[in-house]
Amino acid sequence: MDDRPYIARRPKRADGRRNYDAVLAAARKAFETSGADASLEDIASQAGVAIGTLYRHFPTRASLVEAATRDGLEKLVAHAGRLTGHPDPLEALKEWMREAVIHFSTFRGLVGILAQSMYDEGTPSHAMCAAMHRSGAELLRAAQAAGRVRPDLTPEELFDLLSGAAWVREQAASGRDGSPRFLQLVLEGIVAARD
Amino acid sequence: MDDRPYIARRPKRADGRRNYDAVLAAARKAFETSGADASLEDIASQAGVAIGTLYRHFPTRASLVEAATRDGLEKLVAHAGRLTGHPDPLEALKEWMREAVIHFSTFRGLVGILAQSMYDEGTPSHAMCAAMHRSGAELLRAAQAAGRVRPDLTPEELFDLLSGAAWVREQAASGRDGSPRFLQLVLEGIVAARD
DNA sequence: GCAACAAGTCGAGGTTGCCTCAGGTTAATG
DNA sequence: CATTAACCTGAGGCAACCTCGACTTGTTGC
Repeated sequence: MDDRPYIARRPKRADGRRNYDAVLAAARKAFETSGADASLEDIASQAGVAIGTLYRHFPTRASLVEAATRDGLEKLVAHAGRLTGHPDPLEALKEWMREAVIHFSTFRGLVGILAQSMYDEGTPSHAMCAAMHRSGAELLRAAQAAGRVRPDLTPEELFDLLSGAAWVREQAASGRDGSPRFLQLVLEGIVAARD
Repeated sequence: MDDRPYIARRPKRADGRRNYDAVLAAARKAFETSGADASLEDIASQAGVAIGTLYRHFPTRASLVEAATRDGLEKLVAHAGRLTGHPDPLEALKEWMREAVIHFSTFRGLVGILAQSMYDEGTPSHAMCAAMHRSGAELLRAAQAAGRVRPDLTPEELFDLLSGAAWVREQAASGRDGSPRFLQLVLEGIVAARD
């Protein structure tokens, strides 16, 4: 047992916390500019810390990515919470989806990791992904209950569409970002046919 | 000038051709199982060839990927040629899109490379991508001319949707493959509204 | 046949990034 | 202020990338 994924935790000791924070900040910056496969040694040295220290706090790349994206995804889940019970459930779903695409493509390579984590429990990001899944499914269900979205669309399919859009956004790094239009096309495609 | 991308060519000498073919075969197998970032040294040794020989024929990873996928994409373009003038242009477009998704996701990492090559001329795969772009655009135009596909859809957007589907298929490696349903949703989303 | 040469082959080695671990340091605690 | 668990460090083994100079061989023209 206990093959649970390692989830990074902010240390209790002052020096540990300092370094943990420094590494996390450096990692965010590096991921932003170099993608999820940024050099960990660069991150460590940017943080002014030896490589062993980075590995102490974040024993795997996945755990570092998870820690670096935790806040953003928590925000996304919270946003979904605020949107439940919205008077226009389709508009709520749309708004959340737009938000989700942005968070999923925070840096190059993230969508792939999240898509993986969605259905793989042995992954640091799995818990957060599962929470997002619940949030999204709830908003979808509401929009469907109101007859605004085709009833045969499953949450899994919704996340595939979302991931596709995020992936397109990722690729956009330099040049045209097709994701807004992608999402628009998808959204117009999944609304329930007017009777 | 002459910063044109290097395109691998089958050598004239017998020994060169033998090794070129062996490397290519090993590369196809390796990409299939390990994705586009398979180890080049493994490929070389699988092919029974020194690493330097691999680099002689394929000086960059991109050139090897291009050579390994050239046939498949040529077939795709040819298929489009056969489909032009099809009596049902929407059905033709659909069939080609299904085919395209499969070719784009021949191995993990390929879609990303192709999406990159689509608009970056300094890339070995650019020529082939441009050809595909023309093929797809032609089929799209025909379907639109027949009033079967929403007229505001551009070829670039079509390729974004296609790439998204292929990416979803790539991720499917082990487990559910959401791409057929993805494509179905997209297709139902882009057909022109019946009047 | 065979000389000459362009084309091809080889693999050691420099470089970078990953990750581990043994040994030294230090913040918290009572 | 002694104790100790938590923390820090960086050398080093490993794998993959890619280059380059020395060597070998297929091809061509005579």
